[in-house]
Amino acid sequence: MNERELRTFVAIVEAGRMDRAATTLGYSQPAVSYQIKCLEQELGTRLFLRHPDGTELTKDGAMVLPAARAVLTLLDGIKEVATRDIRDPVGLRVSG
Amino acid sequence: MNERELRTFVAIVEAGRMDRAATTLGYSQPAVSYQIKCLEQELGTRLFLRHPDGTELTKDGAMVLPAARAVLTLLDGIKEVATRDIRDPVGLRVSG
DNA sequence: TAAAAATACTCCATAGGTATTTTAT
DNA sequence: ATAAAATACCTATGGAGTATTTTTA
Repeated sequence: MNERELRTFVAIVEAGRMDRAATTLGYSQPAVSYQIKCLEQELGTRLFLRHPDGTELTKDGAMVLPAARAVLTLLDGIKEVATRDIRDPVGLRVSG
Repeated sequence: MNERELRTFVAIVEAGRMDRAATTLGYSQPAVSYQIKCLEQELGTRLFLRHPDGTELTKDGAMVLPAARAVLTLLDGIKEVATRDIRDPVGLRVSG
């Protein structure tokens, strides 16, 4: 499980289809299929049902979705650390 | 940024040294050094000050720490999805 | 000067793309 | 029959280890 897979998972939910999510994210369709396959294997469950006209969240997928979104929001927050104006790089001893 | 790097980051904070964190995590010392290098490069900031007797969190590092821990907790929660007793895999249409 | 961290290097597994096949209604 | 998803295959890069050098108080 990693950020890429979680972003792809959320994008598929929003697009309702893997191929459109792939386009949105700048991946090929098989790359997205592979990412979800990996994620589903790691979690040991199916996140989507596959239909001829797209994808449908499973119950487990619906359970994962809010946590996935929360993780991505937190990661975005972490990435903003460097953006902030830090002019005092003094250390803060925590352990050792 | 990925789960591995964040777990390593937290482990270093807790150990106060990279080499000991490496042992704890089952990595070599250079692997841990490399992970933190990658993380610091992605964030564009130093997370640790390097001392002859170990590491010290920077201000930015201290800002990242709680979010990193929160991410790891959420990821652990996501991984528990499959552990739960789900006997009704009926889909829940969300979009599309 | 000594312990911790960084670098150099090599190797393999992961993850991407393109082409193709399979699935599901 | 047709549109979406999965698989096969190849390739490149990321990330690991071992050996070594560099750093810093």
